[in-house]
Amino acid sequence: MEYNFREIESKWVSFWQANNSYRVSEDSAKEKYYVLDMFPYPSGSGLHVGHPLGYIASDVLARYKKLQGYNVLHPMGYDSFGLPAEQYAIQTGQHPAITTEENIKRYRSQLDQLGFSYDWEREVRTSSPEYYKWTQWIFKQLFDCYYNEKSNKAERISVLIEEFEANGNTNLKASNDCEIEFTSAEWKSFDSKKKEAILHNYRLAYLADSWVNWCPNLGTVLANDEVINGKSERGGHPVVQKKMRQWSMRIKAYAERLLEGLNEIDWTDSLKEQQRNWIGKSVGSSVLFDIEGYENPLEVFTTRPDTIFGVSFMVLAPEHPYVKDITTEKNKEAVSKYQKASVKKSERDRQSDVKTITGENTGAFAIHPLSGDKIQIWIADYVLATYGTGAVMAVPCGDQRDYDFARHFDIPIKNIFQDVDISEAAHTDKTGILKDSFFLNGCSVAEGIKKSIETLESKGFGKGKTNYRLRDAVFSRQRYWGEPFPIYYKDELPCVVEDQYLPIELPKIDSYLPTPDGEPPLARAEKSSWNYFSGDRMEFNTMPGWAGSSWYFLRYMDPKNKNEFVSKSKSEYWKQVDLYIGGAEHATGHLLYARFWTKFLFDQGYITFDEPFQKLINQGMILGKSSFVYRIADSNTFVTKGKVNGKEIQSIHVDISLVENNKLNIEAFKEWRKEYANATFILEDNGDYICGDEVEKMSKSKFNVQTPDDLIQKYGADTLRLYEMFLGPIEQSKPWDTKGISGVHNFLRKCWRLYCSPEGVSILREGQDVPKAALKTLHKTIKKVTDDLDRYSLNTCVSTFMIAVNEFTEQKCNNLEVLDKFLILLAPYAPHFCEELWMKIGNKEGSLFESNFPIFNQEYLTEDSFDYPISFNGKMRFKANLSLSLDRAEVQREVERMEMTKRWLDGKTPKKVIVVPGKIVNIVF
RNA sequence: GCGGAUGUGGUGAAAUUGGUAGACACGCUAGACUUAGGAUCUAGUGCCGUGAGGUGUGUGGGUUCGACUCCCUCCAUCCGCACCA
Repeated sequence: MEYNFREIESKWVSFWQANNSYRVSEDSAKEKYYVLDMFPYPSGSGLHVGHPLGYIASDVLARYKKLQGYNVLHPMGYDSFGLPAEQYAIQTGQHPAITTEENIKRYRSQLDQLGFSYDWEREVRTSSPEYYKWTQWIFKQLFDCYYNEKSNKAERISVLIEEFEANGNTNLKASNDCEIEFTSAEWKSFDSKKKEAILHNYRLAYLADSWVNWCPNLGTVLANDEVINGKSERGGHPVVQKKMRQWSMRIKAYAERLLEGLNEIDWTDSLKEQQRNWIGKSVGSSVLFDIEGYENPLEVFTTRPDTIFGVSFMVLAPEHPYVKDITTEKNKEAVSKYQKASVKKSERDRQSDVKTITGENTGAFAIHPLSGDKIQIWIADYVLATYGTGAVMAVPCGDQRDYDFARHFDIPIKNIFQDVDISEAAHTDKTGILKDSFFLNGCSVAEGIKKSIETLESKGFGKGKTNYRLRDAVFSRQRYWGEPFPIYYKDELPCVVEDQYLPIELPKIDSYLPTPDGEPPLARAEKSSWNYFSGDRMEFNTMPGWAGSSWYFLRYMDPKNKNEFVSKSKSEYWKQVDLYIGGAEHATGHLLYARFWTKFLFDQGYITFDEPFQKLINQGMILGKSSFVYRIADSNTFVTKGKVNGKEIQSIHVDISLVENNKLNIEAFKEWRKEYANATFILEDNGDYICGDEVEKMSKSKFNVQTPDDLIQKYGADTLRLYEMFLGPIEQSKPWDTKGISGVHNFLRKCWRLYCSPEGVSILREGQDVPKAALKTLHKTIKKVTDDLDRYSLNTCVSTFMIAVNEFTEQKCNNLEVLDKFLILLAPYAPHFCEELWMKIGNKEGSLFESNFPIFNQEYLTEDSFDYPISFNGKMRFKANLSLSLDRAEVQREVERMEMTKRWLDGKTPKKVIVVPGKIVNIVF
C-alpha cells in the first residue's frame, strides 16, 4: 500500500506526544487565540460520530491559527460529575470515580486517535478535588455577595451589613426576597439568628423554601432547563412540583445584564433569541387594588396599564396567599375544591389543558384605584403563582384569554377601544385609540401607557415595573456524584467552611441511595469519613451538573494553580474564549449559567471581561441513516427495494454495518440473526439486494449508530477528519452517511501520488522556473482556503483542496516549492498525512506546524484576458475570450461584431448592452 | 399561537458584495487497463427533447439589463418557547 495511514498516524501521534508539540504557555510577544470545545460528559458508550464534528472543526481552526502565528490555547477536559456513573454505582456498588476514570480513559484514546492538538497538560475534570476545590470557593464568593441595584453589580455581604447598620433596609436597592422592612435600630436589635435569616434573603447563593421540580424516579430536584414538557431531560421521568428547602442562585439579579450582554457577542440569532425568551423581559406597571374588607392591597403586574379602565375582573393564582383570607363563606367550599384540584395537576397537565376554561369566584371584590368600581375576584390556574405577583387584572376587551374567561363565566366585557368590534374576539393588537377611559380618552397605546403610569405613580397606586420570566436557579441535588458544598450546619444555620479546609471531599459511603428517611446519600457518611467536619452536620446536598461547567474555561488558563482559581495575569492574557464550539442544546442551561458566573467574577474583580464566549458556533446534530430490508409479510423472503412495488411487506431495521452504499451483504445478513440463516431473497436484476434508507436520530435500537473507531480503522483519522468537514456547513444538521467517505479517502491517495513514487520516495524537484499554472493553482487555493477558514466555512475548503490536487495532477506538477506550501494549507485538516509528506520531501527536522501559513499573492492570479459570458436578455448563450484591457465600449464593439451575436440577435437591434468589465456582457433586445 | 432556522439534481452540497446555477464529491451509465479486488484511468450524467432548443434553485407575485441571492404572499420541514398577564 502506498499510503499507509495506520503506520503514519500512530507514528505522528507518538511524535507529538514525545515532543510535547501542543504544550502552550503565555507569551506576550504573540497574539493569543482561545479555541474551546464544550467538554464532554464521559459516558460509558464512548464517542459517536456526532462528537468529533465539533472537535475536528475546532482543531482545524486551532491549527490554522497556530500556523498563522497566534499563540493558541486549545484545551480539553471532562464534565465528569453526572448521573449515569451514579446510577451505575447504585446498581453495582462500584464507586462512581472508578467508572468515571475508565470512561475517561476510553474517551482519551478515542480523542488521541483523531489527532487533536490539545494541550493535555491543561486537562480539567470537574470531579477531581483539585478542580472542585475552586468550584466550592466560587460558591463561597457567591454566598458572600449580594446584588446592589444602585451600582448594578455584586458586592460583599459586609457592605450590606454596614448599610443595614447605618440605614436599615428602607433605602436599599438590592435583589432580595426579604419581606420585612427594618430600620438601623431594628437591625441592631435582631439576634444573630434573625440577622443571618435576613442576610440570606440577599445572598447570591441562598437557601430557601421554594417550589422545585422534583423528579421521584431520579430522587432529585431539577432546574427549569432540565425539565422538558413536564419530564426530566435525562430519562424522561415525570416531574412534580414540591416545596423544599434548597440552595438557589440569584441569577434573576443578572437578568437585565444577561439580556444586554447578548448584543455584544457573536452568537446565532436563534440562540440569542432562545436566551431572550428564557429571560422573558416584559415592561409594564404594577398596580395596587384595594380589596373590600381586607387590609392588604392586591398587587398585579400588567404590560398594558393603558387598559386599566377595561378591567372587569381580577384573577389570582389558586396558590395566592390571599385566597384563604378573602374568600367569602358562601364560596369557600368551591374555592378550596378548586385549589386542591389544581395543586394535584402537574405543570404538564396544566399545559395540555389550555382549551378548557376553569376558575372559581372568591366572592370578594377589589376596588378599582381610579374609577372606584367594584371588581369581582376569581381564581384560575391559568394564572401562575411563580410569575409576576401571581395575580392579574383581567381586561377582556384587550386580551383573548381574559375574553374567553369572561365569556365562559358570563362576566361583563367593557369595550375601551374606539371603533373596534369586540363581539367575536378581543382586540389584542397594540393599536387603537382609547375611549371610556376618563383622562386616557383619545390616547394611543404608547401615550396611554405613559400617562397611566404617571397617574398611578402620583396617586400611589402603582409604578412602572419590569418583570422577568427567568427564575432563580435551584442549585442543590439530592445526589452523591457532585460537588459537596463548603457548608456545615450549626443549629440548622448554614455556615461556610474556611478556605484553608477546602476542598470538602466526597466522603466514602456504604450505598449511593438516599437514606431510609429520605435524606440524600451524603447523610449516610460517618462523621469520620469527611475530610472536614464541623457543627452538627455537613451539607448533604451536592451541586448540580452546571456548577463545574460554569467556569471551566477559566481553569484551563491556569489548571495547576494551587492558590487561586486562575491567576489574574493569566486570565488577562488569555481573556475570553475567542471561539466556542458545541451543541445548541445548552442554550438555556450551561450557556446562561456560564455567562452569569462570568459576570459575577467580573463584578468581584477576579477577571477583566464579563462575557465568556465571544464567538459561538453550534455544530449541527449528526443524524443516523438507518437501513431497511423488506420482508414479504409472513414469510422469510426478503425483496430488494426495486422490486417491492405493491407487495405486502414489513420494513425491518438492519444493522448498517451489513450495508454498504445501500447494498446488503447477504452472507453477513444471514449470520446476523439466527432467524435469517435460511432467508431467501428476491434480488435486483444485477444480483444485488438494495436496502431502503431513512434519516433518524442515532440509536442502538435502530442499528444506525456509527462510532468513529471503525472508520478510523478502515480509512484513517485524516480521512475521517476531512470527511466530517466535507459533509456540509458545520452548523447544519445532517444525516451521517458513510457513502462518500471513499471519495475523500481517494483524494488523499491521489494527493499522496503527487508527492511520492509507489515506493514511497519523494518525486519532487526544486525548480528554477516554477510553472505559472502551478503558481496560479497554489495562490488561488491559498486565497480561497484563507477566506473560507476566516468565515468558518470548513466544508468548502475540502473541495478547494480536491480541485487543487486535480489541477496539480493534470499539470504533472512536481515542483517542491509549490507542493511544499500546499501541504501547509492541507495540514490543519490532515495533520498526520501532511507531517509525513513534509518529512519525506526533505524537511527532516521537527514538525510542519512550526512553519508559517502561506500568504496569498495577487500577482500570480492576474490575467490579461477573461472568458466573458455573453448573455441575451439575461440568458448566457456563449463565451468570448477578450482582453481585460478593453474598456466597456471596446468590449461592446468586439461582442457586437461576433458571428454568434448576430445569430442570437436574429436581425433585431439591441435596445441596450450592459458590460461589466471582467464579469459579464448582457445584450437586451 | 409566538419566535428562530432551513427549503437548490438520484444523494451530501457549492455559488462570499445581485453577474456563467449545480463547483467538489457520492451514486449511476458506457468504456480502457489489470492477477475479475472497495485500485487506477477515459467519457457521460438537472429535467424534457433524436435535435435545434426549451425549461429549471419549495409556491405565487414584485424590483432589476440581470435574482438561489433583495422585497411581499403562501406552503413544507426542523428547533425553541408557550395560558408570561
